[in-house]
Amino acid sequence: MENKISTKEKILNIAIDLFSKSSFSAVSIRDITREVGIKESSLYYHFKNKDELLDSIFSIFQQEIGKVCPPLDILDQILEQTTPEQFLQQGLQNFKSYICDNPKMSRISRILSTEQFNHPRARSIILNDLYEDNIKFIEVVFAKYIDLGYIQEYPPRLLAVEYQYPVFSMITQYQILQFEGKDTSELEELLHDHVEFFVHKIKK
Amino acid sequence: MENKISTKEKILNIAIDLFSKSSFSAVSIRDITREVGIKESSLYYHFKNKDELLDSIFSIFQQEIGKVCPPLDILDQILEQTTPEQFLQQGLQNFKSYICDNPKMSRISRILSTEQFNHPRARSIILNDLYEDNIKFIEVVFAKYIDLGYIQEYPPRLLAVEYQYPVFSMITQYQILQFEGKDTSELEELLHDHVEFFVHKIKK
DNA sequence: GTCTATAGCTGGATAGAC
DNA sequence: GTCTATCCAGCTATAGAC
Repeated sequence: MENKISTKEKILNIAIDLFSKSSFSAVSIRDITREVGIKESSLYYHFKNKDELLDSIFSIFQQEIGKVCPPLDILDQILEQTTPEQFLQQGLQNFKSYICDNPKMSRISRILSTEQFNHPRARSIILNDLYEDNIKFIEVVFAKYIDLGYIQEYPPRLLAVEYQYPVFSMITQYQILQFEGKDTSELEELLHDHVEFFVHKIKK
Repeated sequence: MENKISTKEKILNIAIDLFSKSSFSAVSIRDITREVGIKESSLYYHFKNKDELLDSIFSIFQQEIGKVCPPLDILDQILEQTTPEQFLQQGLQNFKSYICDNPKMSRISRILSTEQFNHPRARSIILNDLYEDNIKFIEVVFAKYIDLGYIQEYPPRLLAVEYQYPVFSMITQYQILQFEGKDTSELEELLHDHVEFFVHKIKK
């Protein structure tokens, strides 16, 4: 029951907020410490330098993103009791709310976008933790649904890619609209229609 | 036949290169002018300030991106003589080589990615010039193919989205792999397979 | 764990000579 | 159209007192 937010956490939260609103190099240590309410020098007690601060932010994302997909051992049970359409619609809602509607995660994914050509680790997280891990998970799902005879016998990897890649683009677009405070209902409909269209095309 | 590269063009080219390798705010006027071989003050003869430099880069992209799609008046002729698979495979190659394999355009699209939350104009270009205009074009293509009776009668907009959104994600991924100097052949296969899978699913 | 003080550098931008 | 010279605000980071 430790409700106290430590200075270190405060620094991280404000850094995430500021980096996500502009960019890593555009935000100064001064900007961060001013908002936290400490002197610049105090930040260096908690973090070695500016890069270590960013690195900690990336670690938070990697740790959290691992929690999006349900563990594989309970997956079989879920899949047997759920139609592909139900499962995919539900999973998409989970993914979206985790990445886009959770303030911390949506901010860090903006940081990942803006730093992808500056920081190799950002690229690695996008390619591996966001793209590859996700595709692999969906691949397992489709393989299982093929086994169960619910969907047509395409290579699971192909199905996973065809299903998940549009989702990535829509999420990208969603993040921009959200950042601008614009209406996202059209895009949410699109996400829903995508699942419907896709399932309709591959079900037996 | 004016082959001479003016200083202004040199500045633009080097700025594009440097901004794309890190980010707008991480590159200084000094960095740019050093590489151009002029003094910092000389840059201000050609550009009012750093932001105007970025703005000019965005203008180049907008001007060039308009040339990717063939004009609508000759489109009908092309579509009647080409199968959907041929047309989409060819169009995808065009799009990819224009955006990813042309050094200038691929660099500017990296800049657009990294500046999307810093510069409203970058967001506008991504949403309108890159996403919306493209989708609209493909929509016209599918509408025509439906008229011609080559493909199934789905709403053209839905088909356009389902076809084009995976392409956007693959292009994003392609750019990261390319930036890292990694092998892209697997992804190119994926692009090809996507067209094949998609056409197979919607043809009559 | 936070402060004051400061080092030492780099940033964008301008004035005015040539 | 490019230069020299300069301004000064801003930056990261450290030393050492409390």
